[in-house]
Amino acid sequence: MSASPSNFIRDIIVEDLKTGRYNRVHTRFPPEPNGYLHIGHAKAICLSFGLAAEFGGQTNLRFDDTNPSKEDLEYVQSIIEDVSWMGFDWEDRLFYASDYFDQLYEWAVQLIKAGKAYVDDLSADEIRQYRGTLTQPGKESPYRKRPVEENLQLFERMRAGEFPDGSRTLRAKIDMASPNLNMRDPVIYRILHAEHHRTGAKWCIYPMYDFAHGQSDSIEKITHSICTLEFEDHRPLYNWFVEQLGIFHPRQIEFDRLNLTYTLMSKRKLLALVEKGLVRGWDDPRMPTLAGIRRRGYTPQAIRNFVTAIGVSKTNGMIELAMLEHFIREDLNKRALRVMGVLHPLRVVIDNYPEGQAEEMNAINNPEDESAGSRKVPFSRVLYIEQDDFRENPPKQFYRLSPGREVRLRYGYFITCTGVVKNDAGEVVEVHCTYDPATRGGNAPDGRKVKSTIHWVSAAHALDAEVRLYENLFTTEDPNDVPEGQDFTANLNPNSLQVLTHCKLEPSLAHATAGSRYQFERLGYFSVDPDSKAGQPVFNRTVALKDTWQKIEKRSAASPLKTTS
RNA sequence: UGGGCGGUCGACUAAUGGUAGGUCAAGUGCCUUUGGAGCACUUUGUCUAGGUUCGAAUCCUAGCCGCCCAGCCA
Repeated sequence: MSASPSNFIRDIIVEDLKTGRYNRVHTRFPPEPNGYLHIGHAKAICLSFGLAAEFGGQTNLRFDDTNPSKEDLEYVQSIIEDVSWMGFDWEDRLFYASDYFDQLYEWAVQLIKAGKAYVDDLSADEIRQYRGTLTQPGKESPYRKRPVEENLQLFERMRAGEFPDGSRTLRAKIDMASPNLNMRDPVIYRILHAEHHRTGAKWCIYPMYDFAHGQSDSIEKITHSICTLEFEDHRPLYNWFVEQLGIFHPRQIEFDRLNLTYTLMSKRKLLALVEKGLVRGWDDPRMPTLAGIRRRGYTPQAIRNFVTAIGVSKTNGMIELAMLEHFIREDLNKRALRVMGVLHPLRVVIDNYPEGQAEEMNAINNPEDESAGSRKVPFSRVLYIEQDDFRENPPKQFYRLSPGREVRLRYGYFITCTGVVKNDAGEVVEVHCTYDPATRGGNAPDGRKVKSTIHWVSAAHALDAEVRLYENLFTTEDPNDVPEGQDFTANLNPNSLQVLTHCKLEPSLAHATAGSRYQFERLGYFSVDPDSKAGQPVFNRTVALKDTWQKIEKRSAASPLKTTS
């Protein structure tokens, strides 16, 4: 693996180590358990864990669970599973912001005593009005000058549950005229009579993100707190709290979020897809969630390679999905066993092959990996080939089977098409061929060449399977780019899932286990879906193989210059 | 409009005052028992205008464009 290129975060860390600002590197990955992790989080995970590892440091996993109304145990479990699946280890350092609620409360009291925080009786609406706008300064709350003692009592009573939700807040006393809205006396505690998935009914006031995050970092002695760009405006506040409190001062560094074409990366919208039943769940193979792409057949290694390749900066860009697909192909090309499977079967009868005969052909499991060995594939008189591999009237550059033409059956024989059988609708339903017994295994002793090699499955031995083909979930590069008055679901691709039944697979796949990945030769990479039952395998297409022929076809369709052939 | 942050091939990203390079995509050729993989080659780029300098993607000035912020979400 080539050394990853330099990036600005690494530069900052190197500098901090050199100047002595820190003498170690300790990062954290701080998800809120309010949804499943997605490929964008994978970037953050790789960054935080990767950078720390590079400098011999450590990384904590910490759940930012300060809002009980949105969070759930299901999400914490999925996150734990996903981060470990990615191959990262937080050892015994699994934390929760809720572990720090007592400390956070004490720090709030400390701020009140220092005259740096006050209990406000303004309603949410009033607070908004008092905040001012982007261009106009805010106004100070009439409660801003409350005496320390009164604030202390009120805050204690808030904690004791004497007040209803939303009736009061604790605010930091900073500057209502700051051009940074985050500094206009931000709310730091709100009343929420909600059961927390970890602390139960112990609390009815909960700290806001800004009051919890930096201090949690501080408690854990995090040196470099890496987060996404939208928190840049929060950094002054992050710093303000640790400075006012006089506690360990981590450094927040912001980087650009991952955006992928044809992909939605908002937990809120992903949740909507799940809740509206527009996908089959968080782990639907069309979802950009780690659970989804794992089920789709992606490997952690491919994702890590991808993240390394895209780098990190502060520019808002959008990465082409093709880049991700390249890395899964690259990884699977090295490790996936090759098998033959026919998705759209077309019957082929080899007229001069003895009826009732079957032989075992030798097939290589992975040409990229000699240690993968070989297997036997049964051959007989009636086979299935791919419908796309036969054309009665072949266009230019179509090298596959057509009347009078000879092709190679992979690991089988050379066959020549002698005729077709059509149904009443005039569609070819069966192809007749002769084979050359001298070409067993796929080589002609006379040295004659054949333009193409196609895959096949013996009809008598074939394993029936369901295969799920996926296209992009959205039809537009940016799913958020919607016509006036519509939402992102308007861009949903109606063809994102195509279920094929009665696909024909070589019998070696009979005992394939859920999660295992294969290359179906000439088609793509497929993985066994957990929906599979004994004798009824279900495969997901992870990604298709690159397809030069499809490209040629598309091009000639686009330029109808030479319709004659 | 106030503030913050950005703008390098089609996409992503290096070059940290000294040869604008890499990956993906696209294209061409070679090779091939996968029209896969591999190999070779090719096209395309420093937002604009000034300035500093022997020399600027990099420093300065002024513009232009894009993203983020007015939750008691994170």
